[in-house]
Amino acid sequence: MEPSTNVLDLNLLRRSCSSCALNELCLPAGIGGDDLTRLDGTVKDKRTLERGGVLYRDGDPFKALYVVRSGSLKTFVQNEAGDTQILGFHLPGEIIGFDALASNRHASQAEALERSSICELPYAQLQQVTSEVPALHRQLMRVISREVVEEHRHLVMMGRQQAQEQLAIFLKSLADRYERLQRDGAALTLTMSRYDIANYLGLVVETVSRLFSRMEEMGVLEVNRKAVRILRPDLLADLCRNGHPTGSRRNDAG
Amino acid sequence: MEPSTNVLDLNLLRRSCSSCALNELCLPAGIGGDDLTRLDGTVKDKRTLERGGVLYRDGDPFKALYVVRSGSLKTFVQNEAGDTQILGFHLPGEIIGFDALASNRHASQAEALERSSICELPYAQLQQVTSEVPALHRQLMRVISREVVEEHRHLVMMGRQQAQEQLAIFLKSLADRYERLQRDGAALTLTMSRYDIANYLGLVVETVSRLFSRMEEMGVLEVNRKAVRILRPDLLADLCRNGHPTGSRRNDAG
DNA sequence: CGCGACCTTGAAATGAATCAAGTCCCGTGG
DNA sequence: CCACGGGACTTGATTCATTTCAAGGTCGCG
Repeated sequence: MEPSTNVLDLNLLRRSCSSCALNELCLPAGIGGDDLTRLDGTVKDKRTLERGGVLYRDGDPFKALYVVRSGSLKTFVQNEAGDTQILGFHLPGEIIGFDALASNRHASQAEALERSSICELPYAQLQQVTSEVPALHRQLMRVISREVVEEHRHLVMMGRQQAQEQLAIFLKSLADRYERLQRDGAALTLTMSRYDIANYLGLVVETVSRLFSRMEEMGVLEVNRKAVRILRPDLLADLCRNGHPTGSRRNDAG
Repeated sequence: MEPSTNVLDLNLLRRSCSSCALNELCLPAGIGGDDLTRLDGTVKDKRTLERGGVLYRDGDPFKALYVVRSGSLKTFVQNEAGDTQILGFHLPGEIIGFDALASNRHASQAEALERSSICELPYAQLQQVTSEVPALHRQLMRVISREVVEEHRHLVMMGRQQAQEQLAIFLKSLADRYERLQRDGAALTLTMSRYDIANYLGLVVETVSRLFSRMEEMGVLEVNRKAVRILRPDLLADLCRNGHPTGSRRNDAG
């Protein structure tokens, strides 16, 4: 995140949905001006979280859906024993909190990875508006569906046998998301820790660390702590398919 | 699946949503009699698929959501190279096809694991009804949300370091789902192949096969081809937490 | 009755986890 | 402003679970 972004945020915070830079990515996509104004009225408040700040916890009553406006968050579940599984990393324009719709309680925790600002969409009001604006209803469904598709990508990534493939796919998909945000997809800022990345992929830290080193040696990346530059997108794309050049056995379900 | 079930299916097929044995699990849960009749009118047809039959393919235009009425299906994605990742196995009462809402095209393939019957909910009509019946709208959202939560379970399972833990969790969750269907949760019928299970968990067949053998040796299971009996649910629950008795290092994200 | 898909089992190879140091960086407090 | 401390990260050596390779067995079906 460039320092300039933080400065701009102050202005962004004062804007409404209709003028939000994210409105193509966020809920309102494809909704007309009049309806947009009504949606804007339901956005309760636009709060900020510091790094490590918790947006909601597992078990919290469901009050709202949340749109990441700037910064980034992680969502994760934890079992009784404290074992954690990270479910996702969330960039601006992404909506989180859907898991609470099922039971009216959140089934995961959301935590800021850096100073982030969030739009809160109180569900009661959202429901009111969606019932009045059918287009918004359809749009909301579409957004949840996107969430489902996104999780499929996570599953595909985790299903890979080679750790290097997994990390390559992770970086590639992060780059893709950057570009959708009009950011430079080659210059990634990994706001999450190496532990987070490892957990997200089902690996241990040491493996992730070694893979970054290896990919740097191969000339694919330039790694500088949290700053990762993709030097050879073509090679990275290759790694997404093959852990190493030689064709490898796949586990194609019968 | 006991043979008796197949006989009963013929009767089930003639029934409507309001009298369906699954209506507690399926979409209509919590909807009143009058509204139920209207929903029933939108169920276009109740088709059957043979083993291996395809309900929808990746890229197919989105026409409907589908409720599994009897039997079982798998959903999966395939990349250009033919690598497969199984996303889920679906039992009666479960609704599939949500991934198509985002782009109006299916983003996965659904295939029957045995002779199965399916309720088709054409989306155009469903939209009509949900706009008239707010309760159904809320219910539909709740069902999609359940799908999201379900996928989180899949991710948690895949994130485990020990293959034995993964398989144990898989069997445990299958047993739980059986019980929700009023079936004997100790007597599982694995309609999917060992290849499918392996792929679902991100393992290779041989590993899964060995794990079944090992769990049988341990006295946890009785394995007889597709029929698996859980002899010691307590031990199975232990295995869900620990690959082996000794406490093991976890990867708890920082 | 034999073929083929599915499954199991064994032996060997290997990639990731584990164990163990050591370094770097950043925030804190002197 | 610098020293200190602790968490995050990296790297090396070793262990070990799972994959890979190979072969044989079983079952259902033509």
